Amino acid sequence: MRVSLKDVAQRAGVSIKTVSNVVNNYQHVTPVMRARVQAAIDELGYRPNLTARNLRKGRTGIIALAVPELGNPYFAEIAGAVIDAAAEHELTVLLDHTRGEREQEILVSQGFRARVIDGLILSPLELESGDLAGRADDVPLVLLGEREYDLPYDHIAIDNVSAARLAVRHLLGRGRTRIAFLGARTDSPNRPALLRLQGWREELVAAGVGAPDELIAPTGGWDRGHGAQAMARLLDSGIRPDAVFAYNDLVAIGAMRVLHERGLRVPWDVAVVGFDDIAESRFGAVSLTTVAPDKRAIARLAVQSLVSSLERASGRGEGDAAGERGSAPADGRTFIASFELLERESTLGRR
Amino acid sequence: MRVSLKDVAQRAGVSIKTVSNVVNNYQHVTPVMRARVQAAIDELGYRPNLTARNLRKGRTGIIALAVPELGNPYFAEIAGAVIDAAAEHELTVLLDHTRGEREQEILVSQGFRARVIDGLILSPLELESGDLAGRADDVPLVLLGEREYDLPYDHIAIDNVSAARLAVRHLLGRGRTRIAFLGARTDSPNRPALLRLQGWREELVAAGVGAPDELIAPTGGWDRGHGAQAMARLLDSGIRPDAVFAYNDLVAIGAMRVLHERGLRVPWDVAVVGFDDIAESRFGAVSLTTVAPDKRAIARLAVQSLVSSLERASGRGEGDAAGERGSAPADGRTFIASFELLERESTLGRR
DNA sequence: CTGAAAGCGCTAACAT
DNA sequence: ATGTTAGCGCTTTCAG
Repeated sequence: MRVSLKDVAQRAGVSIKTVSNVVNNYQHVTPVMRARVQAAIDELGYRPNLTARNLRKGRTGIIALAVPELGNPYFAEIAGAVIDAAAEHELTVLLDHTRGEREQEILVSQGFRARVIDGLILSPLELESGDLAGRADDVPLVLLGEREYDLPYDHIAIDNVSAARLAVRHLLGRGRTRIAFLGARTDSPNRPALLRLQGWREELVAAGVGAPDELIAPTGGWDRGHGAQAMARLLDSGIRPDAVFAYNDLVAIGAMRVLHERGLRVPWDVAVVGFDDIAESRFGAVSLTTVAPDKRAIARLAVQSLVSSLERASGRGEGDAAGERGSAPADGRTFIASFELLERESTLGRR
Repeated sequence: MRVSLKDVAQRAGVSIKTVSNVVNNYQHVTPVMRARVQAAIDELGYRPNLTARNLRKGRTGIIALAVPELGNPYFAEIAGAVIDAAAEHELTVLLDHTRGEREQEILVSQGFRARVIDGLILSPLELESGDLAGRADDVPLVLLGEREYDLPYDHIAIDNVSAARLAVRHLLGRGRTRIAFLGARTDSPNRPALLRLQGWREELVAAGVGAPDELIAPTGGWDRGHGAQAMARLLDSGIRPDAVFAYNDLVAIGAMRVLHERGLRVPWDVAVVGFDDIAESRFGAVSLTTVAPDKRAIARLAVQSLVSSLERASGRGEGDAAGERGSAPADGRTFIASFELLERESTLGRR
């Protein structure tokens, strides 16, 4: 924060511009000049002040990612992937978490937490459609998860219904017919929960085995504890499923723990399928079959969406000066990432 | 990025300074004036440009945290705690990960990845003492983990030797005598690995049961896979421990998986203790006894250390202007966070 | 209590 | 190919 361009210029006996040229690797600088300036830079230990550069360029090179909870491995893994994807565009990532609280999500979406950013990736859990309408912030926003907001924001999603149907079909194929769904939450605007439940229902109905409400176990959240609780409640009420499809891996893991405690063997007595493919799922006493969304693709798409919004913004700027550009695509695009079913021990055939 | 102080000032028919005063909640502003300015702010949807403010103040309100890998729940949990601790000081956190690669760690420590930051918290894995010596960056740096660098940087640690001894003592107390150590890595400068091994050895020797080298299982890393591999190798070579103390929970979990595969029952045949207390450890088929470092304290101490460095820096600045301040404490302090042993199923007494 | 003006460090026209 | 100059939007003396 001490030595500036001016100091270097003075030291090297050249103008500020020349130093700037060297720093920015401009083409037209005499090798001699470059060497002289470089020497001054090294001697003085000059480091460009990024804040000043940002102010001038109107860009910071920082994007923010807000997830519900970093303690949730799925989001931690997504965060890691976003950091990598951002690095490829020379962007760094400011991380925030919302605890899945709607108020925090609104705050973040309005930019109250981090305001020095070029763009924002938000993974909402409780955010309602209206919450984004009043958004006054002009930084590009990308939503992670199902499109639920009829607003001009890009969002990255997977086809939750199909994914859930695939999971259930897999269980049906293993001869299971009483397949419980763990992790329903009707009181929440969380779309994935609704869609996975819908997929579960559709597939069961299509197979003609019926989807009784008693097999739907609501949870107060989607952590291991919630899964355990829901599984226990289900069993306590006398329901005896021969398979469980859980909202996510954490819920599935909690459920497996309870099944184990109750002496029900996975997969023999009860088969289990999760969702997310977190690393943890591969290493339990019984490895977990799961629907694996392509997390790296999700991250890549999210960052790319932001980058393209940024380019469009500056493109528009230039366009204004240089004549109509015209065809900048409107926001509100949907990108769908792929998924696959990873079959593991928790759904092996019966002995 | 559009409407600025000037616009608001113009709109409200006041000077720029007055608007600034309102924005910054200055004391001496007439309520009438304040209301008028506030109205203009609202109408225009003014939002202060943080970059400009930062340039002026020489602070960005951003600190960076670099951990080896967010996919590792320990670091993900630490990251979450750091974000919370930082928020209490109105700081946001830029996150980076190094993959535990020394080169990346050096890069980060030099500020090559994120340069718009007020401070940096680095959790090094492979960094060597010398790597920090050439650090030209002037942003405050705090190291997470054992002090291994005789350099003027604060660092936050726990007493790894004592913690390891506590774990081993617990196993000895459960009547175990052939206690393997999983996760030794002599080729790495990673201090915790060395210190935990040392603690293991000290406690065993003190108890008079001996610490034969054959019970020390090196690993190529500290993930679940490494733990599984090491456990398998140990068993394959005919060693039959009655307990395992693992470098961390992930290694322990990998080991438990292999024990399970081999038909060895935890804790009956082999007791297991991990380190870190990641959430995952509580929900396996067999919950894991573990040494739990106070992660929130670690995060809090790290952020506080940074904050105090920042205050000292600006204090010095003021001191220069207002006369000698003198007694700013030197850097290079050590903060020790506490830990506790959480006894769970993996070390229950034998039947 | 409010206004005017300087300048944080840098980049981008525009000149030369 | 290099130098000059004008701000980016804000805070901060210093006057009034």
